[in-house]
Amino acid sequence: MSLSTKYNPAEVENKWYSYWTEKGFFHSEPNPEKQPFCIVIPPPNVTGVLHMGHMLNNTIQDVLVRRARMQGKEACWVPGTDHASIATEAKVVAMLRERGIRKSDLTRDEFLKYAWEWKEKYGGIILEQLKKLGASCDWQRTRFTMDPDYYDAVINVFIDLYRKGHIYRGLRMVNWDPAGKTALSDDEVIHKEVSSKLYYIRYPIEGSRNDYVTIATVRPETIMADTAICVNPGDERYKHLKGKKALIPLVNRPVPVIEDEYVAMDFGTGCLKVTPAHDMNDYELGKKHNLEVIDILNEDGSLNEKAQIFVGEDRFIARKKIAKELEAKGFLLKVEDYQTSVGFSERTDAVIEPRLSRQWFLEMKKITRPALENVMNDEIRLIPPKFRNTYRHWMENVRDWCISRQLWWGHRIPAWYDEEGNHVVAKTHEEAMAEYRKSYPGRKPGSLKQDPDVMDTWFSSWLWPIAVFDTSVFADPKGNKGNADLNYYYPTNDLVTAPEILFFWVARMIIAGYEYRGEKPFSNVYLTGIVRDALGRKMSKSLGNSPDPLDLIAQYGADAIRTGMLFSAPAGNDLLYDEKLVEQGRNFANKIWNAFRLVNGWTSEKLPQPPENKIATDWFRARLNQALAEIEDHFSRFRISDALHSLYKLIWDDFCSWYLEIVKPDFGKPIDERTLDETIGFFESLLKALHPFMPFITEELWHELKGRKEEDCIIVAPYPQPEPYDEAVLPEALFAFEIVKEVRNTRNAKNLSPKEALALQVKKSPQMKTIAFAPVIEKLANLKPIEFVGEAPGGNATGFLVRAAEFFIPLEGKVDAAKEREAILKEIAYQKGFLAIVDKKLGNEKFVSSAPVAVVESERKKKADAEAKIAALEETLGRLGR
RNA sequence: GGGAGCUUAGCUCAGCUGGUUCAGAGCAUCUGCCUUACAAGCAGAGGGUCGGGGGUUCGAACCCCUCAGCUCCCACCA
Repeated sequence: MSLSTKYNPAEVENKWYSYWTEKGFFHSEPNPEKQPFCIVIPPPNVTGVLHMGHMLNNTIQDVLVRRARMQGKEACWVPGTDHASIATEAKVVAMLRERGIRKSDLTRDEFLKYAWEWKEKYGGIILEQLKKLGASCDWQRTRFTMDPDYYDAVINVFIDLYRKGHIYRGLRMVNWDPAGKTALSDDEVIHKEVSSKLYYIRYPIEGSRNDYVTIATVRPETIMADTAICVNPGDERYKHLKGKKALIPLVNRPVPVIEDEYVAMDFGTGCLKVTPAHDMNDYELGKKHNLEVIDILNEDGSLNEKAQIFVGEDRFIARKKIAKELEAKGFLLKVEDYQTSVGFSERTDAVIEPRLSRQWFLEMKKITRPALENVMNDEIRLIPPKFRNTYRHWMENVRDWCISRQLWWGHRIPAWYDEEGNHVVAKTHEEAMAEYRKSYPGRKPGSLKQDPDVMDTWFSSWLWPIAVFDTSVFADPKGNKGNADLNYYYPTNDLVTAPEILFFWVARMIIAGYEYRGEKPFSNVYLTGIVRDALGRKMSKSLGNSPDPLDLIAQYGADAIRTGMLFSAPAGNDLLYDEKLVEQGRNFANKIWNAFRLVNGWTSEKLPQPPENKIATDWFRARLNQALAEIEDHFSRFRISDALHSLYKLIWDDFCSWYLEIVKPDFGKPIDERTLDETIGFFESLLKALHPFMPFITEELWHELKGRKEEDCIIVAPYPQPEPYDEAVLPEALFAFEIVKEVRNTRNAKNLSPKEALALQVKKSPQMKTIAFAPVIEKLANLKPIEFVGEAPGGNATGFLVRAAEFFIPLEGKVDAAKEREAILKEIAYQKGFLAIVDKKLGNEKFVSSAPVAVVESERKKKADAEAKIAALEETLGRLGR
């Protein structure tokens, strides 16, 4: 059978993926005989589709899981999806709008029915896509954060934390998203620098004819909500205003002039309008000075009747109109361009409105301590460690977490209200009634109504590493010891995710882990970078710079994408994606494929093993083990990209370019049995080491190479362990390869045919009496047997130096003596310069006395070598000469 | 405003405790090859005063100071 010169991934990939699934290789059950290795997937949004970031992230997870599986661990990669409340709800709302249905026309139940329909239809597409990538997830364990038992777990956690006194309901300034019409947590607000205007507005002083104060604001539309003017108590300019009142322009309402250190005298006019309802700081200031709170905005960001003017107008339109009117009436002194930071909703991109509202909060400070300590003491490792500082900073300054969202899609808050707004927290209406009677004895509950809001998405996903195994533990956190799965797999091993959600998710999982298990949820957190395009721009739909991963897989093969992404993806560093990387991955697969074709074509006979093959096998065995140890080391430090590089070079350079070229028999000739066996053994070790990175081609070749039975799969073959090896052979090989390169170089330079066998002479010396790799060198460089000579030949030879050894290639009639002289003179000059530097070092008393002996020794050796080289070169020059 | 990090070959990046892994890798470039595994390839080559300046040291890409540029995170200055 003649095999194509190109590897064709498409059929191979589908074949093996279904086979692996059928055979249940991905499925894991607790096995006390084996060490568990577990990764929980960062659950993608249930409505999501695979993008390049997922590709990177999941490739890394798969590499770790496959490697652990081969190492004989009970490897379990738990997949699943997140209900992603606001993101999914937004999509459902948009879908309904397209069908001409408004959310506001639906009841909660009707809406949720649509939402579930949508979820069933589109949810989990992303998981199917992951299969194309080769992800070896335990699909039987697929979870969803709104699975019924998971849903209950979230509710139970809310109730538990409430009972512990960590959750409270409060009237607070929250980040209000006027587009989503919901509160957001601080973390969901993205601050961006925007250019805006600073308006200088005059407020007349009550009871005076011409006196006024000027304030500077970026939000003139909120002046109707002002309840004070504030100046710094130390500000001489405004001393005379003490105790007076200022009149708000347009509405003419008097507000007091107050004093507070908070006001910076050097900013703007040193005079601040205080708007407690629409500014976080002003709210605090208002509380301190007992100011009235006037909220002039509706939940959608339009002005309400308390504004008195421009009622019903959107806040930004109102801003323009008010500015115009202020100007028309002479209140607007000037307008300046101004750079300021404005908060935007992470999900809807609307400008956040600080808004006073009643929300549920989790008091973070009470439960974060173990989460901080155990990252700082490396019980949980962050990789790369630079994120520890960021993490600490966040933890130390953590603020209460607003966990309620004014949405329908999600876990509904288990709080119940009577008609006066008194609340109890309980799972069901019945329990709520009982609770109510206890909490409010003697009161009639009337009909208790459940809070319409749901919880923040992260309030469910922070339970992920526990809840994917056992959701019952939250119902009874103290008494429930957890099921067998949880006890076996938890704490999980590695978590692979993006730094963007370090606080959203990772930190909170750690908090929940300690709160509910008294133990970390995972030991290592590997933080990937962001996938950017070749120009360094973030990949985004709007830029259209993100390739479709599935197209790429179809075009290049999953193995190619996986390696392509990992070639340039050190932990924590952004990955500049370039299709060239994927091409490189594809070429690598092709290279391996062709190496297989070569070896596959050999026929073996019981022949004596030629010396070069003996040398080659001994060398490659050592080299392989050296590389395996190196790879082991890379993995232990999560240097996955480096591990791949090591393998890439081992396979391409050492195995293909050197080893196979040495043992390759002449065309049509058989190879000795022993060498072939060893070669296949090496090939298999390489395939196994490579399998975590390139699962498909390795599985295919694993079967082809020895005609293995289908069920004998590489996916569960033992991962190759580095063994002790003969270190001495490695420098020998490098020495030999250098000689080969020099000869090839000479051929290139002198235009000599590779087919013509050349003679090579070595100058004999006490250090240079034999060359162990001689048969190898002769074969690779196409040489006649290497000769040892007493002295350099005359002018009809060209030469080169490798380390301190001198080599000559006699070339009757093909040597330009003048050019040779020139080259040698150049080399002598270089060596002399080098010698001078070494001499200077060695002549330095302080160096000799304070540097370690080994370093001084090595300098002495350099000196001796250089001197020997110079002597040899000068001798050659002499012979070449006149 | 606070914090973290980065600057090494044309590009993307390694370079651990200061000293033979010390100036590296991959890609790109150049030269020669359709050599019967592979042109998605083979063989070779060129390319960097390690951002600038100063210091510590016998010795600095690595430690310290300083300047310049870039990136990210956090933060309520109107």
